Amino acid sequence: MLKRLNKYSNILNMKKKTTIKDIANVLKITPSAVSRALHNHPRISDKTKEAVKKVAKELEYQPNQLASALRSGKSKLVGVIVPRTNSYFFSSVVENMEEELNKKGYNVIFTQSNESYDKECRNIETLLQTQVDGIIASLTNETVDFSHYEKIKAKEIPLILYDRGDNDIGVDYIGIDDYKSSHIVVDHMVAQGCKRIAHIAGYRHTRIYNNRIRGYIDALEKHNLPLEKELILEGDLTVEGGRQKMKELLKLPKRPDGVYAAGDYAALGALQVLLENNVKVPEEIALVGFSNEPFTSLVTPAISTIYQHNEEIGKLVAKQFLKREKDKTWKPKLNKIILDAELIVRASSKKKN
Amino acid sequence: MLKRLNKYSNILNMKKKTTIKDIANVLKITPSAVSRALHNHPRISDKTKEAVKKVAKELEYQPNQLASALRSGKSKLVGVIVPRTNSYFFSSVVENMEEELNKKGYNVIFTQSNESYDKECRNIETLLQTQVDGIIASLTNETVDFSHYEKIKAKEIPLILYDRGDNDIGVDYIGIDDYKSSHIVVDHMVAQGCKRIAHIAGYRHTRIYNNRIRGYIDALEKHNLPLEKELILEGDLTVEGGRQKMKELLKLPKRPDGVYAAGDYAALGALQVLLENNVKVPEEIALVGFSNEPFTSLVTPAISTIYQHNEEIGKLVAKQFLKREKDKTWKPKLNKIILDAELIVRASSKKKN
DNA sequence: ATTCTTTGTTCAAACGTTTGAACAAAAGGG
DNA sequence: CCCTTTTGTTCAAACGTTTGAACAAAGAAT
Repeated sequence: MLKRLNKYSNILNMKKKTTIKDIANVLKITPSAVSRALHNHPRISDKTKEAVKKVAKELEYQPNQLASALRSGKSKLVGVIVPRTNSYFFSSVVENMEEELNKKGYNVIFTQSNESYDKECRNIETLLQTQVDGIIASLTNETVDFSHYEKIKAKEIPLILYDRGDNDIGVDYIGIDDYKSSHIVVDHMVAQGCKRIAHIAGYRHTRIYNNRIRGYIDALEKHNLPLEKELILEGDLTVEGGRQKMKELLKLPKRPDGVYAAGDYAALGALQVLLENNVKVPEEIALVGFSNEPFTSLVTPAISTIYQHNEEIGKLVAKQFLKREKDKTWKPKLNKIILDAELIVRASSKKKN
Repeated sequence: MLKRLNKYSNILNMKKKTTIKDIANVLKITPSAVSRALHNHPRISDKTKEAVKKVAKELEYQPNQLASALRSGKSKLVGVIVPRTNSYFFSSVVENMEEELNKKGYNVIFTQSNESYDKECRNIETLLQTQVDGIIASLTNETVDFSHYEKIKAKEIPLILYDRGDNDIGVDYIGIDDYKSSHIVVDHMVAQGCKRIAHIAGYRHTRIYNNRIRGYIDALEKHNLPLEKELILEGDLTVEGGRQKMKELLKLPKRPDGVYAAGDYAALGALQVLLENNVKVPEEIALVGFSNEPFTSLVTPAISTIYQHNEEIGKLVAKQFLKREKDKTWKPKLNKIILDAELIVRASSKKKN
């Protein structure tokens, strides 16, 4: 539309993109001077700096990150691997991560592993090919072999894990204390008067779910509650999974009076089954979930759940990356930052006021 | 741990990264031959190709995308702008987009505008700096000025809009027919016996919400239902927003017998208020939402809603990009692909069986 | 006035790949 | 057997930036 004609318009229209060279030509100086001027190199006079910046703006100069990255070896790109995005937890973590990294001039390349080990491997492959300056990842539930992460370490770029990590990878990790979270949940349920607490658990081979199971078991013991095998039901933590497990629990000769689900979706499935069977929640059976997915506060009765400080995790991960990126001498080693989770008590587990 | 010693181990350990040059040195050929061999250039003999690929694997060669991108002018990166990720609609769109693009060797750089016009501008800036091969975007609710999109068009890289677009930008657009969707909703509600249908609407200045309002109005007319000003309530479509608007509706001397909310969160808020006031849903007031957020099927009663073919939109957007990317001669022009939305009827609007 | 520093800039190489053109050798055609 | 075509490879430049080293000019110190 408005084709502003200025004294450089010929250059503007001819060349596709303005480069540092074009600026140099206009000012009759060398590209190196221009580069230095744009980076505020101390040895460049204020006069040239100003002139360069003015022309740069007029020519609508946009630095070519690719060229810069190639030469300097820094792409200013951070690769992020997310198991899945259609989970509130992950999307809010990523959101905050991105924000923090953007502030420092990094862009985020974002890939989904979709809980598939193969995809995770390919993700790493492509991220490395794209010459990212670092990788931030959360393992899929399937992942038990970590050799592909060695590649990242071999490249000597920062690797930060969050939420789902593993000690064996031996790098920075940020997440919550799942073991302790289970304690918090059980403590609360006991305080509400529960005597038989069931656990709809995730698969034990996933570290975080295993920790939740261990925490649950130890917490029961702490309260001198008997541990009953049939009250621990491992499975995938989908709504359907939760429904199945809840049905099994209702069939027991002696029903539990509290259910702790290791995931909100499973908790929701359980709640549906409870309501369908006219079981009063929380009076007859109290219910607690895990993750604070938005719907937990929206259903009736609202589901008590564990809040994992999504935002903080995202920010901390970003900060940890920036720290590692700065310190060239850092050699990766296991370094866990564990946040205490927070129980959000809602109607589904409030037997007493 | 296991440091496999092979005949190239010296090279492996010395150099940080294997380049095309290293392969060339090993085989006593030139880098260009290696490059061509890796790309299956017809002029390279099968013998050399094999040899090159073998050595490449042994040296754990990883192409440097940056260098390749710089030389060839193709970064194999697609920039995606999402208004927000913590919405099921967007995350499933993005998920499918990514999958489709990955198949064709493209990586996705992903940025969130967080519904902020400023952020959107900065997003575009950084994506262009990163030399993406194209941009896929959905406008924020704030966006009414489109000059920043001209920059993308000026670079002559494909620009595809989805869900929230604008005719004035004059490019490819993929989304659903909001106007028609409202018709579908109203038709359904009328069929269920509703005579006074209220509309909890989004702000009219957003194209899609305006279209939903227009569709609602015209559909009422079609069914010879009187249009009543107080039954259209514009607002932000949050849970809280929905609650407010529903409360207002309940205060009316003559209550509606159906509520069509232009967003699921608002519908949920409305539902909460209805239940709190012991209004029977759908018997006294039927309820329909928009977007098919997961929770709509999870609450009781389940909320009827409009399903926007999230997966298909994601895939179509990706395909459209790939098409434009292939055809160098294409000049951007307005080209809309409109999908029919689908009403998912659930308990909240089923007055009749 | 001579030497030493500081200041402002240029030179040239480098990052790792791609690619048009050139070239030699082998194969095909008459 | 000479000429043309095909095949397989090399040469060298290019993509746009950054950066150590070099250098000239000006200012400071002696």
